[in-house]
Amino acid sequence: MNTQDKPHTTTRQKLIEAGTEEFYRKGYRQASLRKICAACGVTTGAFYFLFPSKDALLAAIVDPVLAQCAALTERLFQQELADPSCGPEIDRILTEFQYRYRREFFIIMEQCGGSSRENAKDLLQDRIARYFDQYFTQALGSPPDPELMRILVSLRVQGILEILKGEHTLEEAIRLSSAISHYADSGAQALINFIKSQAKGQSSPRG
Amino acid sequence: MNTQDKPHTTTRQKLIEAGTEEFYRKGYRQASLRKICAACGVTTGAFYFLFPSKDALLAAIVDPVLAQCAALTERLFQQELADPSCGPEIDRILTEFQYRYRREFFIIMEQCGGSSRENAKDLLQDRIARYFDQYFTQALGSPPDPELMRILVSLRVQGILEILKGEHTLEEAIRLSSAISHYADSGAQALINFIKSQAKGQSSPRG
Amino acid sequence: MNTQDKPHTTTRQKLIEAGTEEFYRKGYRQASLRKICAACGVTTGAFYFLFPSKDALLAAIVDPVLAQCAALTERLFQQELADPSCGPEIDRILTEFQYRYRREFFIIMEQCGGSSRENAKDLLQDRIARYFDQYFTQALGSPPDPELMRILVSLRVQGILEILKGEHTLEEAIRLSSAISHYADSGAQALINFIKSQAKGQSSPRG
Amino acid sequence: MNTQDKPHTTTRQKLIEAGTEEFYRKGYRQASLRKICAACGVTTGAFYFLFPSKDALLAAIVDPVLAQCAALTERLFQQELADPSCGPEIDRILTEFQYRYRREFFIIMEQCGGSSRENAKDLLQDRIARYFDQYFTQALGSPPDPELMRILVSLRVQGILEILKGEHTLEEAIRLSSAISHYADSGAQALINFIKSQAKGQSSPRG
DNA sequence: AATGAATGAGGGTTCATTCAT
DNA sequence: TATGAATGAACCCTCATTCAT
Repeated sequence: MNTQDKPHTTTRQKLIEAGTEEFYRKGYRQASLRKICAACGVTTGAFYFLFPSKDALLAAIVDPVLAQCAALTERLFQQELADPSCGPEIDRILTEFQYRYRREFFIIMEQCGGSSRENAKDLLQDRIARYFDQYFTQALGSPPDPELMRILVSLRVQGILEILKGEHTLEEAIRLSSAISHYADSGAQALINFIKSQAKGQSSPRG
Repeated sequence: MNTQDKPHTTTRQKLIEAGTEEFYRKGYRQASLRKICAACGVTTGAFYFLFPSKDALLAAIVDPVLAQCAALTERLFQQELADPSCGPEIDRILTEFQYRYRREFFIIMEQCGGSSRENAKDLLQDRIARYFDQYFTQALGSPPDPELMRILVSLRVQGILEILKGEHTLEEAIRLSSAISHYADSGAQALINFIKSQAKGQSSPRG
Repeated sequence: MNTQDKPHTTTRQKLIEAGTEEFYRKGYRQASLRKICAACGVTTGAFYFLFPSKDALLAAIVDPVLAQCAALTERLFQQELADPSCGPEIDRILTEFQYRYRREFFIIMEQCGGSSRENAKDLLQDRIARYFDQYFTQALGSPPDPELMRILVSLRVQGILEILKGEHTLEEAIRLSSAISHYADSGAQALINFIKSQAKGQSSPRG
Repeated sequence: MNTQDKPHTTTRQKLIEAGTEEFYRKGYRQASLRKICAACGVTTGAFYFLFPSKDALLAAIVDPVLAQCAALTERLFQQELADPSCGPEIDRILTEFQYRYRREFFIIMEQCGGSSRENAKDLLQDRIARYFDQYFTQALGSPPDPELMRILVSLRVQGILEILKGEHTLEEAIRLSSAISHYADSGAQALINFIKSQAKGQSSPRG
């Protein structure tokens, strides 16, 4: 979709929209500022009046979503710790949020390389990891292997991303999301039991 | 690590080593032939005597691993279908293989964009997907949602990749791999039960 | 002649002028964009702001002349078919036109190899060939050997080119052009008679 | 035709053959030594043992033909001056000669640019021009315009070249050659009369 | 708030040539 | 005789960025 002919839209908004599309499609480094500007019917000079750099455009696209995402996860995690039964409800809220910001999410997760936000994925995952840590510590009675947690978080996030990649309707996305949640939750639970059994076997070989 | 000062190494080998490192670090497109050559103390002209193109260097790095990988997975999958109990053994073999070709594997999976091998990841995952499909069809009694299979395969592969990304010793890698296998196998099994129960609920709402 | 120091000249015009000179001297392939730019006191980046490619510069140089040339020949041929006596007048007009665009003409005819305009010479000659064909068909009563026509056209055009190659004044050019026209017209007439006599001898050996 | 597999052929001969083909097809500058060598199944190093440079290969291809050509034209011109009636016979001999060395001739005439032999065409034409000069001086009673001679010679040679370009059988080539000779001879004769009439009109305005 | 022009560094690639072996 | 390896300069082109207007 060419943004050039949208009236009542500021150039800044047009650049953000065109940039989102270009970054989503090609990634930060491969995206061409020239082409983003051309898609808006604007020169690169105009761009540099509105944004100090290519990186700043990416930030303008990605930061609001990151902020919302941070607030949302923080709230939902505390909610889930307080009442574990509301998991499915939380899943649905998250899926809807991610679905709404599909492209921005995808950019954050896979298309930031080379930009100042290339570590945003890690920050986000670290935040989730702290929650996973809490959960596993509680279940195991002792802190889990941080590396294992990192991988588990990464897989959880990757699952969401894969759903986003297939360009589904919201209902399909929710259905897949529920299946993947089931997979991940059960996997995590089984892993907890597995670790417990290993630990027991190791500490009391006779048991 | 600068390869310039390794004696008794042909320039071709040095270029492959330096290229592996550069592709591993920066990805195919971002990698600079000039820097690869400089790391070997060689001009770009020398490169073009030994390889017809940048793409050919990537192929020379990646193809042997792809070939071995194809042979290995084919063999191991058939083995596992024949005797499901040998799963752990198979996991270990695969982990060792991937560990040995860490960088090449990572390049194939995440750093090929722009090259003629950028679809190698998909080909590999498709091969695994066929195996998953067989397994789920057998367990469910009917073919599973292909999109769900795609995502499950992707997660399985991503799990391996995440282990590789953390720069562990082989023992640590094997230990993590076994944990992730447990997670994935249990998750898949739970998912099968979940789908079955849903299907039952749908077909006989009174049951 | 260095174009660097011409004031009140846009860079685009300077590049076209420098390009014309370089293409004229060295041909399309051998011409160096770097040198064209340097002659204008400009970097290659500036060139690519003004033209999308080397080929586009050639097109910008050559296309206007081709268009004018097509219009002119079309008009003059029809005029000559209507009134054969105006041949000398037409010759003068064409000679003046070619003289004015000496370098562009030469580029089209001999220095386009490798560019998208390398077939412009053939197109131009084909157009002239159609006219020759009409003329010979009328004179002979049957269509002439197309290969012979091709060669005759090529010689006619080459005659013009050779005049252009010698760097004459306009008067000298017109004088030479008139001599060559005489040569070509008489040669063509004699050839027609020759072909007729051969055909007669062949069809009625006793005649 | 790949020369790689001809046995009992020295590498030098193979290089000359492959070079002839490559120069014929692409011209001196555009021809790639690498490809010439590859076509012979030989490395560039081998080439530089046998020839000091790319230019020397061209010379080795072209010089023998140039020498023969010089001898032949010298002989035939003197013969024709002595007995003008043998023109057709001479035409046939020349056509056969050119036909035999088609590619070499074409290289000399149009594909030498950038080499040390790029002026061979001019030298050859100058030699013919001396003959034309003699002929016109005799016919006109005074030396003709040298520039006009240059152009006439160029056209005469171009006629031959155009025949060569169309890839005809020898018989077709001879037939076309005879037609073009007729064209050129009649044209030249008419031009002589034209010049005479002009000169008369100019020198004695009352006549 | 935006244009149009220009920079300068870097990209992959090709080439004739050289030279130790 | 020939090879295989390497040089170094040139090629066209793309880019994010700058800046006078």
